[in-house]
Amino acid sequence: MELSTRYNPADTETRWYEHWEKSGYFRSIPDEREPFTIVIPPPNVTGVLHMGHMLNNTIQDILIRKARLDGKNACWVPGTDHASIATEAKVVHWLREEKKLRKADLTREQFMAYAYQWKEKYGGIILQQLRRLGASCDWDRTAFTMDPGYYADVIRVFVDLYGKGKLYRGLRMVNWDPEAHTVLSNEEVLYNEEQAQLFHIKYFLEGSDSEGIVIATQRPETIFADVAVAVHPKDPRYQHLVGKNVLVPLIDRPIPVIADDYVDIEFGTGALKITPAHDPNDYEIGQRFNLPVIDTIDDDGKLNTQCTYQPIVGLDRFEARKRMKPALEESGHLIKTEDYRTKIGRSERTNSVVEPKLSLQWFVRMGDLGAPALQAVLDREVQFYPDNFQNLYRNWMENLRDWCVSRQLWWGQQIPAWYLKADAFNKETHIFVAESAEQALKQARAATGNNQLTIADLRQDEDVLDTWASSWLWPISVFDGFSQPEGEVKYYYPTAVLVTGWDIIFFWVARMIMAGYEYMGQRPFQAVYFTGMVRDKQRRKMSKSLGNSPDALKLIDDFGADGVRYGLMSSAAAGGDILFDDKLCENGRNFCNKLWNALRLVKGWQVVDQPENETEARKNALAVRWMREKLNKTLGEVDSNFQSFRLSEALLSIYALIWDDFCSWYLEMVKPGYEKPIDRATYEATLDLYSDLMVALHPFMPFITEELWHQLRERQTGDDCMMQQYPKAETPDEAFIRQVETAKDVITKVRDLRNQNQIKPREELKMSVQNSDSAQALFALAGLQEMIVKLAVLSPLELIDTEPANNKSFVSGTGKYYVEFEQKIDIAAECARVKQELEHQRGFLKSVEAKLSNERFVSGAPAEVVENERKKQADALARIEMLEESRVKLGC
RNA sequence: GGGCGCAUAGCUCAGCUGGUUCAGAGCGCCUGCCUUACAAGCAGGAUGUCGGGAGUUCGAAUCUCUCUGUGCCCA
Repeated sequence: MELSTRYNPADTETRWYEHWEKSGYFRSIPDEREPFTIVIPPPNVTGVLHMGHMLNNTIQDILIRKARLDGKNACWVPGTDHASIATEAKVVHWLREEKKLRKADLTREQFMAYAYQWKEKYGGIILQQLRRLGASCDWDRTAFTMDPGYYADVIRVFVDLYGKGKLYRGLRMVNWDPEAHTVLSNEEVLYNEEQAQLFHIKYFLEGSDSEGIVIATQRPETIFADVAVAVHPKDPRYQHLVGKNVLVPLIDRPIPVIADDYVDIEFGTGALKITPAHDPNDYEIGQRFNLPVIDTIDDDGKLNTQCTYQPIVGLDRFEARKRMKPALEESGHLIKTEDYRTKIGRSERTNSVVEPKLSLQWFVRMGDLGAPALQAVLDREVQFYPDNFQNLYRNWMENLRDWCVSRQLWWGQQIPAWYLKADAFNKETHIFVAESAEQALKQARAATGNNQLTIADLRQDEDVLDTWASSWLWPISVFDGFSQPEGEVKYYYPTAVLVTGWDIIFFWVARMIMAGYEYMGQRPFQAVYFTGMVRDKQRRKMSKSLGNSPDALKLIDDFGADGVRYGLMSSAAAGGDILFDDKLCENGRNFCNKLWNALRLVKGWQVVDQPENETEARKNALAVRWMREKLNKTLGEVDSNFQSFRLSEALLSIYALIWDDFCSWYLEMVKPGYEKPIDRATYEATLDLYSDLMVALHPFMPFITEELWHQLRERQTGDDCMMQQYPKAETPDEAFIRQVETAKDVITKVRDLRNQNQIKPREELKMSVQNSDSAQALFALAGLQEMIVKLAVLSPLELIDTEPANNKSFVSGTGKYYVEFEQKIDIAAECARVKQELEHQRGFLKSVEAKLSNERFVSGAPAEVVENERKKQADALARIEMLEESRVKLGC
């Protein structure tokens, strides 16, 4: 057989993916089997595959493939998120570059038509890329958060929440981009350290021309919007002023001094001017103290007439700031200015400094929605992995703030609220929330008593909904749970597990749980597996701007999808960040290569019906039995690791089983001598074991396992690795495994002896075993001594009572072994070695005896623990005796 | 300021219900091997005050407290 010494993943991966897909293996239809459902965290429709997606989707694929092998009806629903902000930005850019069009020149309808065009053409690349990774999604179910049905669900929910009083319109501080004239989401505001000036300004006490309070601000142009000065209630410097009034400089408007523990005593002067219209924190304090709001900055970032200091009205906020310095100096209010560095938020798109601004927005009232969602996690109805994310979740859920769901964009679900055109913008007196304009009109007629109203008299809210206000319905809507509550959703919901990054625990996870209880009356998923963030070796988050993120597809090209999957999983405990290094994928690739070469070995064997002799037969039977038991043991571990989502542990245990037990030990045990054949029974057993290993590994490394599954044997059509039954874990025979372990230890010690004495691995040595109970046991287990002879390259073992001449001895377990040498033994070196070993054994014995002589240990500890210590003691004594014997014999 | 977490080999990290000769894995390092599957490999080896201190316990890397260092989230 001509097989390359290297495994070539490119060859096989596309071929098998196509085969699986064509065979319909990814498809799920409700049936009598137990469902195992995962809904993908929908990536942005504009997204391209990055490391985070690879990690996340590898985990989902592992879980889905395992469930499928376990005989469950595995359903993995893929899809994308319309990602209003990101997508709208891309579309705007595309229109400008490709179509020479500006958003401002288009109507909403035109823009949306272009946006859908863009989405059809460029969107969803990431779903194609997921196939390269091996993702076994049910592609027929591919969903999108702006699909007509999904859109309708979002609207329906909005109307429903409004009807239930769980959604309202209110005034709120937002991030305003004065250049682009739009509200920005927090994600679109970039904060960077910048140089700024802190102005120390004195506010005189009303009726005093000396006493007052000095505040520090970096925005002196906003003092005319001040409504209070706040100090910390425990600050001794200002306690006597609380409750009195101070005067705003230059305009002498009196404002109260209030006490609030939000104030940082250490910062600036410890006194804070309160400007609710222009600072979010001030706004909150203002709300608490019922203070008025004076908005002095208009949408362009210019000072308006609410500002009663005439010289700066009409000026840009930065120009105004420049004018303030001399004015305050002249009037004697400016104490000093100091330079300091602070974080300034700028618009991601225009780079202009973001202005906090009050505006009318839509909010979801979180109180009622949050309570069951919090309880569900506390009660472990929804189990988090790792479960300490519960704390983070609880902390947030106990401090819920209402959720602002409106966005000043076009790409998204338009808010189904209508106003009377007759009402001024942002000052609407009537609000009609309905699933259609017609229904809104009905409400309008009823509310106004004016039956002459037509749709033309109504104006729909211009804003769209926050993307999360659609994706929170994902686990329900992808199964048409709103429109067909008795349909598939009954089978697939609640889903088995959600796999997502912990960074969106609030944005998404918490809200899906809320929606689940609100609309389905139950949890959306049984478990949440939080992945860590993928970082580079310096612990930096991978990002495009840093350029430290490897090209995902290039990685797959270089190491194979299986290699990359291995690399990601081998160091990815749930919740823990992974410090990504190509080296990890290299390990994965090497593992593939190892698997491949094991195949080359096995397939190269010549097979005959009968074993060469009895010795061979005994040895091989023992090897097969041992490998079966090791497989059983590992499968048990894999089972419990899957139960608790310890996927990397599961993978590593299979890895060790294959590399160490199967390749390094088992195959070496049964491997026939040069140009010798193997007996059929052992050969078949080896192929069976190998096949089982492939199925066991399949969820993690689907491609190579499928390939090897087929290379191992001729398979019938449809007899594919991915559709097998996962091997069942039987109870392993631990005693037997231990016996083989003792033999392995003997082999290792002989090899070490060779190494230290520079004896060629091929050179046959003569070894004898001192007669003892443990030696008898070793000889009693059929095939065990034959195995030692083969792997340690020895002539047949002999049981002896007297020590042979010129040997080196070693102790393994409670047995003593003599390797005979032709060359002269270095007595001094031997002595040193024996003495060192003796010392070690005596130390060990001492610690064991310390325990045993402790009365409270003997009476307090469980019997088996004490018994075990006794055995340790006896073993140590036996070993010490043997070593002493050697020492005496050596004469040292 | 409030909350959460982490500290174990040179590096990155496992260590689950306190008890196995429990102090581990991978990488790196050292020695020897191109041994007829694999040098992307094989055989073997070294490396530790489990951050410091105290406590609980017959027994602590594991539980409690405390100190130190460090990271993250919210404000």
